[in-house]
Amino acid sequence: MPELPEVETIRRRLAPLLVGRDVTGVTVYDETVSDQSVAELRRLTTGRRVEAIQRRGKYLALDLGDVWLVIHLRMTGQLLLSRPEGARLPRMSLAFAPPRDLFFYDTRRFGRVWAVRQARLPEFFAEMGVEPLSPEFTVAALRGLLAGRRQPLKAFLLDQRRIAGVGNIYADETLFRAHLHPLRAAGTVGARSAQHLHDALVETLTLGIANAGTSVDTFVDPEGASGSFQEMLNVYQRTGQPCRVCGTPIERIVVSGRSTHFCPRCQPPRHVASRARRSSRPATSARSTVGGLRRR
DNA sequence: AGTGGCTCCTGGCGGC
DNA sequence: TGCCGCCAGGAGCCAC
Repeated sequence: MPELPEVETIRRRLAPLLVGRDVTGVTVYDETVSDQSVAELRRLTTGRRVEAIQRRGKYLALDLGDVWLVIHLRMTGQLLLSRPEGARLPRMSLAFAPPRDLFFYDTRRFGRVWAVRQARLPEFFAEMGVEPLSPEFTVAALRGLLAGRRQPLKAFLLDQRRIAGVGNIYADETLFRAHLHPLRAAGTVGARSAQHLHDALVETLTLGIANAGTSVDTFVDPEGASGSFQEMLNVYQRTGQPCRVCGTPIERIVVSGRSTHFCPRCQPPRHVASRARRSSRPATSARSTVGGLRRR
């Protein structure tokens, strides 16, 4: 699932190829890709030049000056520069001049597209939290966000209204690196642990970008290339496998409805209410561990 | 404030 | 081998 590092990888790959080209066509094969009509998408985008490719959290945007064409890939969205052999129709495609095409593929069809006038961008992104790789994301800022919150750290990290761009993979990997239990209440994190959490998040996302993303599911860059961060995962989808640091089997629980992976020894349940520990659902049955074959 | 449940959607899996 | 049913998961929504 494309999270901040995957979207940033796409942004960096697309920018040199699309900036400076004009949008000449929009073809929609699946009208559920946008709440806006095809006519409106066309009217707002065609004839405009790509000034830049932007990213906000997990959103990617073609900056067309007066209008941004904003794309969220959600679970399985892919932006590809060519149509893979034997692939079925994309949900949408864009044509540019000088000639170039961009195809939006999306098996599970959760992804969405919006053409947003520049004046409305602040409103469009109003609910988005801080960019974790921006100068605004300081330890002090993080402490302010954590203060008073009772929700588990895992749920806190996934909340796009606090910090933008973190999804299930990078949340689990960040908490492992910070030696913090996913069920720990956000508000109980002190200065020292907040520093660790901050540094772990920045480090994990930066490493993700440096490795061109995590191709554990369907993620590929616009040229179809996989990332390599999946080779560096410490906990995500490693249920039952030995912790790379201490050898303890990685555990899976469900936190706020999300599968959550952690090392029970490297991430001890300090400041985790025993009630919370009990109510977190353990990994469901055989599916997760049968012969160690399944990774969920 | 926080959570659980539901929705969207489909491929891939377990179970039989 | 084949079919059924479950399930993940980002985000928005509603109920509690």
